[in-house]
Amino acid sequence: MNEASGSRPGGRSARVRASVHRAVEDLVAEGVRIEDLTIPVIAARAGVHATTVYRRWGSVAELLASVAEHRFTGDVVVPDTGSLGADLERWATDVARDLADPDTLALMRASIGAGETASCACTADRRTQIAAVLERETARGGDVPAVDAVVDGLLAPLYYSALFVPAHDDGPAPGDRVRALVGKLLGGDVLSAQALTP
Amino acid sequence: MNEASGSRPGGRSARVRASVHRAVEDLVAEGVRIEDLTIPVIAARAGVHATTVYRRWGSVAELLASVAEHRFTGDVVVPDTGSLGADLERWATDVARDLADPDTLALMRASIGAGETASCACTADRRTQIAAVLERETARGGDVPAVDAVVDGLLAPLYYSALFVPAHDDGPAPGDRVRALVGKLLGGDVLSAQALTP
DNA sequence: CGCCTGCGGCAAAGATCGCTGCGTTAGTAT
DNA sequence: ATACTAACGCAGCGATCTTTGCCGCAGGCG
Repeated sequence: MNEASGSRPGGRSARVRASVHRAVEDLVAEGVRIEDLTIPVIAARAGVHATTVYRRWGSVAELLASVAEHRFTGDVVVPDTGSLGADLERWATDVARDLADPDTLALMRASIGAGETASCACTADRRTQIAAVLERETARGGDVPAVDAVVDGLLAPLYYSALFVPAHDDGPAPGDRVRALVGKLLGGDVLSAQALTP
Repeated sequence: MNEASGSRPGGRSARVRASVHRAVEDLVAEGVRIEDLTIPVIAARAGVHATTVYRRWGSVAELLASVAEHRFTGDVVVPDTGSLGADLERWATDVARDLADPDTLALMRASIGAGETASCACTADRRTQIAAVLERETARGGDVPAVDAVVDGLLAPLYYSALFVPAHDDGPAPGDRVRALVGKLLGGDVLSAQALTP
């Protein structure tokens, strides 16, 4: 969002931030456990002095929140296929593909383990993406379910599967699963979906 | 599951294990942050020497996984109210109440952060509980949705909310939310729900 | 009843972490 | 171009964690 935030967004600060973020992603991707993911380790990998990391982020939890926020925002382009169903299907497919990446999943696990702030950073942008899709359909003149209904019907199952279902493939192929979820979400009359979360 | 595992399950070992587990639950319940939840602290609270904890569990992550495993299995009695809707509603309410507990949530966060194995341990028992509820309804002669459909429609939204929605109260009251989810799950014709996850 | 072994208690050493004061570098403004 | 200052590097300190070797107790077994 505001990569250039701070009172001095000049080259070096941005470089350091990028370097540290990259280091965190790499270390998590390499399977370093949360308790071993310490600031000196991160700083060493980033080629930055540990003091800098302590001063800028303070703790591993905040750093993970920062990384998660940047990792999980703005990387999905909201599609515009012309129909709500197709838009949702495409968007959910992108989300599912993202969650299928082991590195992404590892980062999310770490963020969830780091606390509520970092955890919420993983999904904050998803809601705005959903809202954008729904708003587009509204502009077309169609009825849309509530954002929370889409979260319950699409996002929650995808995240749940990613986190709690063992890696071995279960049931439907990824594409079929998304299709089925969207169909179920939109199949029920839209009114009840709207009334679900007042 | 096997509380008395190990080559010498005699009184003292079991006592120590129970004491340490209890200490972890208490500390987490008191709001001690994960990063402050260190082995010496746990050992002191449990009235056990830190060396013992290091030797038996090795790390905080493994200890938390162990606690979570015992915490998330077998503590929910599957209800039998006479109708599928009421059974599911009651069961889901129990689950939601459990997830609303800060200690339980903290334990789950830690387990998720610990990796896939510990993570799956949090929900493994839920599936069997759902299966039991559905089987009971089948014995009554009613049509039931697939277990995966119930997971998607009930369990996933509840877990998602617990993990990714900030603590501040959102939308509906806990009871209403569960009721709405169950209604939506059973409201759509059961056939489509069954076809969702073949 | 007495031996035996696994397991916990204990203390000390070693390692690591997180923090603080100060000098230096590199953006930024005039 | 020069001065200013925010941000980084550096070194060292104190505290805490983690490990290790040894001893003693208690629970199982003949």
